[in-house]
Amino acid sequence: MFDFSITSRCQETRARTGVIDTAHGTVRTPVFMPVGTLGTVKALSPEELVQCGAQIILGNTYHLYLRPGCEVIEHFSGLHRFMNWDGPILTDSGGFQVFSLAQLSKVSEEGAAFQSHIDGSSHLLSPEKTVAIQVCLDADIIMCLDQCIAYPAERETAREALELTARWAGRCKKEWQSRTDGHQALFGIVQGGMFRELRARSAELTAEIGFDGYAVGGLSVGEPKSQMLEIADQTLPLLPVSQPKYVMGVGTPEDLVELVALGTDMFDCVLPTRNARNGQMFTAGGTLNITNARYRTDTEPPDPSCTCYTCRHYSRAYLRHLYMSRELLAYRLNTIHNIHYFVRLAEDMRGAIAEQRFTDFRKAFYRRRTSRK
RNA sequence: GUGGGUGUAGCUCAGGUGGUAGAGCCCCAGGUUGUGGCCCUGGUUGUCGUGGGUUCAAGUCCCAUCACUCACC
Repeated sequence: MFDFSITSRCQETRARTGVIDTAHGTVRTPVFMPVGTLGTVKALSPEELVQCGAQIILGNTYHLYLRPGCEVIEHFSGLHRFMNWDGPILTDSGGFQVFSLAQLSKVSEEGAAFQSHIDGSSHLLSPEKTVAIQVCLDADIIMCLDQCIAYPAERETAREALELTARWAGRCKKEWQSRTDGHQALFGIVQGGMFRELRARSAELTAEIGFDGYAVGGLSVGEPKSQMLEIADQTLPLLPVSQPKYVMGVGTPEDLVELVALGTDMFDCVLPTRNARNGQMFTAGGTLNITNARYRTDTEPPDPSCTCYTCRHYSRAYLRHLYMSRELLAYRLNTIHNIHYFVRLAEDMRGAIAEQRFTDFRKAFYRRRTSRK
């Protein structure tokens, strides 16, 4: 089962709230989805994820296919039981790895030929295969295989990539229809680089095929922020209004607020988890680098206005000490805070939209960030 | 006591034939957008063990001395 219903709309922006029902539970949107590439949101247990308020997490087809492999996860009837997470899971198709591991891959009509970054073995990730793997993982939301291109890119390169992505999308849907019993959703992905007419063409082709939800890919690949928002602003309204919209791989807290205003329902990003492991913490007042010497004796929590486990129990000085000592607990406590912050930001936006005060929320969001520090 | 070796940044060490000092790590500050904890970009730090001598010029050559260290008595 998969269902999406819009529950409220902002009168001044395109922001909206909604509810996604999946076989593994309900997701309220806008939602931030923590990234759990290898079947774990790095440093956190599923219990801690729940405490952070996470509703749905990501897994990665490419990584899980290479290790441990479907034959292992099959023994658990999917990723949920394997990793002890019984909430919804969305799996990335591996399309982004075609892009990010480009030196190890070759794209053709058939699919993306890879050399494993682990042992160098050769693999072909076709649209059919990525769907088959995601069915095996029992993902609640399956993503189509797409071709993400680098920035900057020639118009012709972007055009070829979006057309290939559209052909792959058709094959993904066909494969999905032949395998699904209806409880797994399939999302299409819009590409087109930074070219407005190509984005429009991609949106049109993708919507024609018809999906349970639509993603905007190929953003935050090095382009200026203004351009990223411009493309999202232009692309999002071209997609069916009644389906969830997902901007992939984005972004900073500011990005989330702006993209919600443009009508985005779903986000994922490695920023909160990766940066937690690099000592950067997100707070209402802006980012804070816990390694800074100024926090050496600071008895305050990272974010005094935060209600997460870390902020309720630990000081900046202690977290700095843990991080400087490379203690494992540092990664866990920092990640708990950052995930909580992103999840909570989405939650606050949901409340603001539902109560018709999103514009005020947005203003206050920026005021808080400039008032501190 | 005799003979050898080593003393250069907080640490580990580079610095042919003399031209007033560098690297890695650490530390400090940035970056990080469909993830390997990595990585990238900047930055601070020196009475070159000490005292003499030779020289226009000494981390570098000479003498003395101190510390550490190894071997032998």
